[in-house]
Amino acid sequence: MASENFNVIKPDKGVPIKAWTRGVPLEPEAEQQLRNVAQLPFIYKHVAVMPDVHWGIGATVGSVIPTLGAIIPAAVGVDIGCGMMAVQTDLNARDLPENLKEMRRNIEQAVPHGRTHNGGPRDKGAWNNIPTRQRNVWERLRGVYEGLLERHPKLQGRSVNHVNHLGTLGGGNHFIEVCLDESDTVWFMLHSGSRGVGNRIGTYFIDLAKQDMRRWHINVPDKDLAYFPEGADHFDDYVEAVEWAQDFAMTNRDLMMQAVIKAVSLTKGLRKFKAEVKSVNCHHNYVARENHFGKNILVTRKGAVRARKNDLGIIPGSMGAQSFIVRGLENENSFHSCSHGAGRVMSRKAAKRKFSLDDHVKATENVECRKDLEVIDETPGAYKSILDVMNAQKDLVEIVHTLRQVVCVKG
DNA sequence: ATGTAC
Repeated sequence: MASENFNVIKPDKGVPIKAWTRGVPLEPEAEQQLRNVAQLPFIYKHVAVMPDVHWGIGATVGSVIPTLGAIIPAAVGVDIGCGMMAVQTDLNARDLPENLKEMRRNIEQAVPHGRTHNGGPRDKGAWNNIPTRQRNVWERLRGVYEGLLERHPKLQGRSVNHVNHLGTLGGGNHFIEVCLDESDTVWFMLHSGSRGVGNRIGTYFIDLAKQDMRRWHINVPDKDLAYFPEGADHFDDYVEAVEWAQDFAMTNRDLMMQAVIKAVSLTKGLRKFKAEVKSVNCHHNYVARENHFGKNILVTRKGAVRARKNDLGIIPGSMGAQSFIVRGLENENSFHSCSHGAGRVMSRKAAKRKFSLDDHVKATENVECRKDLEVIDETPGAYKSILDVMNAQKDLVEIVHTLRQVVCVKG
């Protein structure tokens, strides 16, 4: 057998931690969090750590947490179902106009992006303006959500935003890109999640789990590792809600991708093209029922992508760096997983302190993207080297396509 | 990441 490509940390208490972090940094704060997770009594076999690992709330981003008979809502987090979608077109770089400003503007106009678009308290009643496709999607989704509301009336909150948020990008590190692969073939790629409604589901159930820990006098190493044991009051409802939010997120990405394809096709002088020659849509913040080492368990991937044999995944680099379309190698020790990106090396605050606008302009010189002070926290230098990260997970995935951005729309 | 309160 080939030598293993991961380091093993054996905590005093709990299961081992298998870390694909050779040649990449693992912060002490992140390692402590991994030790906290490892000592929970329901972790199955071991915790797997991806090379983009960094500190997160409760559980580290870039970790895979297999559980048997319990679920940790804060491990999934609040951006439930966050993930990536990419489609390969039959366009080539030479089909694109010299100046990509119009294409970028078309995309920006077609997909609401940023914090306060669609669904804020100000645009209640936007129902009438919702395109048929979105409305049809909501008709499919609403049943389960309304069932949840009957049991959890407080889930709704005061604002109605779920349906209005379908087809919207959101903010933070959510983005849309036009990319070229190694043969100069054009791809569209986007990163988004379940928006306001998934956030609400996440925070609501995280809070319930914390209350349950107090109610039953269960001690957890970190309050954000509060969990629902299987069979307890809220376990089934959380599983139903989280799966629903994941469905919302995946559908949201699909709706936006359709809008991007249409928007790009409006670009002046661009020839007719076929999109979705290849299509990938994968979560990297989610929980799924899976079978590992012969047992049916729950696998929580917090900043990790499923990488079974023949699964295609997307590993984006930072702005201005390469991104990868990958194929899984079904490595059982990783619970069939790989990293979800490059991973931050510093907080958003630290990045804004460290980098100037000039640094950012230099780092993104070949990309048609925002170059203002607001996006400094997303500048390439705030992230690990994507090449080091890819190198550390050669036994988890193989690279199918290497992409570089030519247009980037930030949320 | 997000909605809301400040």
